Amino acid sequence: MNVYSFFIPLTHKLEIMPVLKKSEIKRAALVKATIHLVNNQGFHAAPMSKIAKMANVSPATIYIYFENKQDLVNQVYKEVKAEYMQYAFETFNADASIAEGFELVWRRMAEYKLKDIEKGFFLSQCENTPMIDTSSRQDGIKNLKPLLDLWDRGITEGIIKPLSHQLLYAFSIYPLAFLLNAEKRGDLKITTAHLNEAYQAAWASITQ
Amino acid sequence: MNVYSFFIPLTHKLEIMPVLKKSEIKRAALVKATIHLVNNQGFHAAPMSKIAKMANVSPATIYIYFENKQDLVNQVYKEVKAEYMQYAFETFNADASIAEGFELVWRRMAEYKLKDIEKGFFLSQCENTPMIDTSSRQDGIKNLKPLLDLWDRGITEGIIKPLSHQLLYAFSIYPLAFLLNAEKRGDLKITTAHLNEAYQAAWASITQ
DNA sequence: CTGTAAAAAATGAATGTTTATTCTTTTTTT
DNA sequence: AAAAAAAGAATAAACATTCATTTTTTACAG
Repeated sequence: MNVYSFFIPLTHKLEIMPVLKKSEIKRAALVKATIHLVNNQGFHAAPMSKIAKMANVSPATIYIYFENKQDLVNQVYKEVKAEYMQYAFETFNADASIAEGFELVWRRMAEYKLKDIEKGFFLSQCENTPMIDTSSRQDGIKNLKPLLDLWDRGITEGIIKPLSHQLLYAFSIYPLAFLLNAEKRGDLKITTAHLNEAYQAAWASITQ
Repeated sequence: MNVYSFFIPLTHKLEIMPVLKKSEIKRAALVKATIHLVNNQGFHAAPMSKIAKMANVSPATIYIYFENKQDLVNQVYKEVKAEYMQYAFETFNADASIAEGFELVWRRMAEYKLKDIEKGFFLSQCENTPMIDTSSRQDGIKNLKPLLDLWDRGITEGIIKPLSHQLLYAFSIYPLAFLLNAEKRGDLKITTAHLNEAYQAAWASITQ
């Protein structure tokens, strides 16, 4: 329920709402504030009032852009995940060799997470929390398809070990999250050398 | 501040308190309830009142055993982590070969997480949350020493890749957490075959 | 072993905050 | 001037924690 309810008859709401123009600047500020607060205090300490204050907005304004807190967090998750996937596969070429294709995607993923640690860390925060709906999570996974296809092709060609996608992901992609978290905590400064070593390890773990 | 404060002069408190007997049954019930609730709803939806109800205890009773919520969560984390490490290294033998030693520890870790998914999942929930103090986290890591020593020996012997502990951990141990989470979500049923494949991948990723 | 009084543990209800969300009004945009 | 966006203040529920009592356990004198 939001402010439009009082002006627009219920039957027209659905068709009219998408036409409404809203200031996307405030929305972006809210998204950014949400990411930052969740990262530094966790979901349990990112109240709407703080998010509003950090975005220089009244708490009430949040409800113009988002239905409620659950919706806010899930929308932010979906947007960041989509951006991440978009970046990872932007330079992807399905005709490249398995080795080339995998290295390209792997490095783009690493690059994204390193260039925007806030967003990368936010995504790993979301990975295990029940705050994110199952549907949002599935929504985020579906963009992974080109990589899964690549793996399947690699398995057929005898280059990649015949493992489930889950296992391949767990050993070649998931470790990046650990390194990122270590960096965020200050336990590690990821260098180019580290990244090359990590790539070697990832490739070694999934190839015959 | 707790109930003893009114009966015991401040100067005697520290020496006298450890002698006090308390019913460890209630405390254990609280620990179990905390793990269960945090696992299924996240930290943000595990209020003291619910924890108390699930442990069949009054909310006030929690404060006899724990200082506050932060303390409760951190104590639970430290206990579970200690139990996990104890289990992982129980059969460890520093004289075994690198390969044998690593496989033993790796399988014990996997075994622990699989035999008690609730606790295993709780630990991964804690891995990224700011609810856990830095000191609690360091406390949990220090038990990992035998594995780190094994790696160092393996590096000297030219068996293990000369990588930082962080990288070795990220690729050989951390993936287990992903598989566990997938199992908890119902996306995967971990079989003995999976486990063997996972072990091979772990070993491949860190060896020359 | 038993009765008893002090200590400790446990409780339900109370407290004061914090929270998400909504209401009413004002400001900005169209 | 109408519609939309934004705001601050209001609301009601949820929360962590404490308070005032009651119940249980402990220690030990007889």
